[in-house]
Amino acid sequence: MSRRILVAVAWPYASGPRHLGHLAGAYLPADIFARYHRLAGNEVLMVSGSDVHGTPITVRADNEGVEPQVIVDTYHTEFLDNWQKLGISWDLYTSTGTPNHHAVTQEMFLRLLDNGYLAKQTSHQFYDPDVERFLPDRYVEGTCPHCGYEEARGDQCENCGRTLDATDLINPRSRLSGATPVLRETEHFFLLLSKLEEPIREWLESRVGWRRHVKNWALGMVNEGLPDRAITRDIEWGVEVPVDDLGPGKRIYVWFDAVIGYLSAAKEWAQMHGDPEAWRKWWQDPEAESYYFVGKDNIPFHTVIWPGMLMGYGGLNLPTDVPANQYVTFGSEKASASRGVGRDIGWYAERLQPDALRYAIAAVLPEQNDTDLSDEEIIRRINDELVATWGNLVNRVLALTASNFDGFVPTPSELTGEDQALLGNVDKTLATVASHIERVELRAGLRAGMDCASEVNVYLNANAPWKLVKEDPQRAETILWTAIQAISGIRVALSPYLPFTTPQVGKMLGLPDAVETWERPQVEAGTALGTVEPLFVKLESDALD
RNA sequence: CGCGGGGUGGAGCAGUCUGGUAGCUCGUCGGGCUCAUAACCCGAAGGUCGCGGGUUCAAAUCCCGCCCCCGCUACCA
Repeated sequence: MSRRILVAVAWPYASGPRHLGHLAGAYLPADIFARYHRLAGNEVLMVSGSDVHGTPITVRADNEGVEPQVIVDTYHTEFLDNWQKLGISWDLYTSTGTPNHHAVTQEMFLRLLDNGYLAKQTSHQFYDPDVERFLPDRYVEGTCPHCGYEEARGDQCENCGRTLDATDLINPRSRLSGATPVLRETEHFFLLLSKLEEPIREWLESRVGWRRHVKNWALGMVNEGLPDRAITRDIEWGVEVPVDDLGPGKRIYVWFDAVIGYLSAAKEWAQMHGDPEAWRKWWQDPEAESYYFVGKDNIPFHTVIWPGMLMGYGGLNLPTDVPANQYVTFGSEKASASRGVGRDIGWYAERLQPDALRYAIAAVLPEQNDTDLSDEEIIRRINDELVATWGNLVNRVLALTASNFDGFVPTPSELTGEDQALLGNVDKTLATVASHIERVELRAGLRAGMDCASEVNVYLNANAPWKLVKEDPQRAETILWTAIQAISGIRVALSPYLPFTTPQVGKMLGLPDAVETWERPQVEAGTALGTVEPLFVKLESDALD
């Protein structure tokens, strides 16, 4: 029975390039998961897009003397290039800058307002008179009232670690201009999370199968009490507030509109496919499932705030699971584009085969803990695991067949128990990989596939078909036939991880390029093999210097 | 300070929920094979599972205390 699965992927922020941590945190795992489910016969809708609003983009635009749209276009284009190079198989990759997204966001705003989950509140906030802009707390610096540290930020003092209000700072100054900020009264709409606290808690407590750190983190946040959150800001760049009450100079705040992207993208996809109502199949059918792939920094938004918005709106599915990943660290430092730790995705994509990069990242996905990664580690994974085990297996079997049987798949005699056991294990591996991916244990799924490739290597060493070619050619034919069937099955098991070499292996086996279903295709005796060549390039140790 | 996660042979990880001879990949050492991208296969060495206490016939696993690392502190997104 076909399931409907929404694969919702964190919206990359178009303020700069994304790095390997982002790839490992969200995009690659989502793609592996989506590719598997398509092969398993499920109806997958995988959407995301560039998040193009927010203060950092306008600040960067000011610094570079360009319009925000220029910054947004630059990185949106770069992201599209990243996805294409790495084979991230979106059904739709859009942006929050579309008329559709603005309309959907405003519609959700109005509905939440009608339903009593939005309200206006007045607050005082620092304003920079030089650049004529309200300042988020972290854009205000000054002297810490607790320890006297002079570079304290308005949200926290890095020296003594205390949480601050910007108004606590002594001698406050704007990080944008250095000017002394002034307090101004400002009125904003707030999302009344306090009213949603109980339903959110109940819903979270009933979740099963969620990762420990995700569920505990979300529940901890709710148990501390949910403050109402401002969803509008004093900024000119963003989705317009669909009511006049606030006056000019206000926009919907980026975090509120960005999560709505999952819904707006589904609607945009439906329109593009000539069936504007099709999005409902993933959002309103209670049987439909939704998986949100995000980094751990996004857990609050996807496990608490977005579900709260959906509850307040009514009639839309809540997340089935939020398998948030932890961080990839580089030499124990969190990857951070702004601090120059960890190079961006494009840099690696230019230097590595896409499947090699996908393998190296998939093998270390930070599913439970932060995981440390280095360029040496990436090269090691590729050379000593991917090339040596899987690439070499394909090459040794097919080269041996090509040179001894004119490049045709040999004809088997009766299979021995050992032959049957090997193929049985391959089929079992397909089931094992499937169950791992279903539970979003993607690293374990890849491991299972690779272990199976090792078993075939053991089988070959034990049976030594290269010897039997002379002594017992019939038996040699059976062994090679069996090994070829095994490769055919492992190819399917690895295909969600290695989509670029999957068609190559298919060609070499005389099979169709694409894998169609989650089962081992039989390679018929007598089939002409394609040209046999190594799947992966073995890397020099300085390949990433 | 508060909250969440983590600390397992040289490296990276699994095992902890549901106590019962410590597992995987890589590296190192020795051997085998020679079809294959010096690749594959077999074997070995290497860990008092952060520290201290407790419960138990039995603790990496449960309880208490402590130390260290990472993240968050929801007005960065």
